[in-house]
Amino acid sequence: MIENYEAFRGELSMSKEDVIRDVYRQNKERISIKKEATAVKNLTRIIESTLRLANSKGFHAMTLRDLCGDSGMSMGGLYAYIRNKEDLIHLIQSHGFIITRRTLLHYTGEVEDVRDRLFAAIKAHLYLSELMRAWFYFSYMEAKSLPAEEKRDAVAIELEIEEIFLGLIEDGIEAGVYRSRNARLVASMVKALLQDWYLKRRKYRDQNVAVDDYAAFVRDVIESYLL
Amino acid sequence: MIENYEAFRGELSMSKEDVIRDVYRQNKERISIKKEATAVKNLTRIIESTLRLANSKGFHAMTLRDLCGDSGMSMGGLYAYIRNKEDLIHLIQSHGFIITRRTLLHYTGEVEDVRDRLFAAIKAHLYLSELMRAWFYFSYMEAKSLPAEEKRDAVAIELEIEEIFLGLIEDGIEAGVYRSRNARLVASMVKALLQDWYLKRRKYRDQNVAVDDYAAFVRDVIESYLL
DNA sequence: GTCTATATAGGGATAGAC
DNA sequence: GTCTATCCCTATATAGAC
Repeated sequence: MIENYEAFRGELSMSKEDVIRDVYRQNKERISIKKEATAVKNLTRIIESTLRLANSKGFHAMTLRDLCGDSGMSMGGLYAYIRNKEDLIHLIQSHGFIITRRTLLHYTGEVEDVRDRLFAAIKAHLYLSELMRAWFYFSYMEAKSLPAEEKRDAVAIELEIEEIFLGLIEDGIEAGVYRSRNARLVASMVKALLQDWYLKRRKYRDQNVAVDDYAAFVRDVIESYLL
Repeated sequence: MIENYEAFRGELSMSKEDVIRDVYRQNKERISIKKEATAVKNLTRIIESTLRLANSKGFHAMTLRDLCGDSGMSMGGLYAYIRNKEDLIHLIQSHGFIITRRTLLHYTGEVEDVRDRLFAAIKAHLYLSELMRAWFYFSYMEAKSLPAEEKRDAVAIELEIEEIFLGLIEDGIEAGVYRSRNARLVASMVKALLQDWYLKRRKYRDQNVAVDDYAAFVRDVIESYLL
């Protein structure tokens, strides 16, 4: 169960380095660097810079020279970690997938009450996208230009998330807690609202809306429709 | 007042050629073709192909050779209409702005009842994005890579739309029809839901959700929260 | 393991024929 | 008004020094 955003944040940032280590191990055959410590250090810089630049001007518009400038690496150095530009996408995506899967599995399904369970899922998603905003934004915006394999995964995880919410809503309807409504549409709505949070992050910041405010708002909207 | 989607569709498609003519006239100094009829014909092809290709692989990833292949024009022919690749963006954007402004002005503000007025605005936006889906999608997805001037306009029109909804919701609250709620958040939500319609068009099509179904759904969700 | 220098291709842009 | 052929730069990718 999720206590609050701060606790969530603490747990996750502790595990961030582990995730990069996983990324390194999963991609070992493409990476010519053998020392794990340096590899993890550089992969971190590469992933962070790629996300920053791709999110500000688009992945395709970002040149590898931009990336080297931003990350402080040289072209040769960079190419020790990738075979070509597309491999960058693979690094980014596997990085996000690992965290997302881990976290959503960890934070859902242990709650008894139907309504609380839905709320927990909403919070888990919001908290996660808050901490991993750059990755969520990248995945959404670059989805159409992802290479085949990554595209399949991206579509799959999107669907998976929507199915989670669909299931929770259907549970509520079957239990008689919620009114009978078009559950698919409601699940779509939940996802659209959760996506808006990371796609329009600046807008909400300007309006001084905190994550927990937004979570409560989403719950209230859904419940006034479903109760 | 909007009757229904079919009527709306009829009126708008009749005026589509007029819009391209406007685009031509507004960009006459950049376009070296003097015969209006041929210019309009080719501009139509250029705009359609650009939207199709940019929406499937991204504007930056689309090469001008791709564009020539798809539109059936030659490189030389294309360059009679633009000075450089960026000008394509300008053509696309001015095309969309002209239609959007015209339409939203035409279809809002004449309704008496507060609740109906909000519903009319929702329908107007959904209908418009339905007919101009490619343009809305392009504007949203390429927003970050638009040239300065177009970016300003895009941000402005987004804000304008959100302010329209904000105004309508505040009207309802002041009139005592709606409960007192955070109107800004509700307006954000409305916009997020309207955007989801054109961003995830395929999903809704697969689920057999028609525009009017979705409009009714959005209204119901909002009203259960506001009433 | 990291850097600089360089090869190569792909794509934006243009000249000039028709 | 439209096309083909070509220019030239930029960005990816690699070779090889340190």
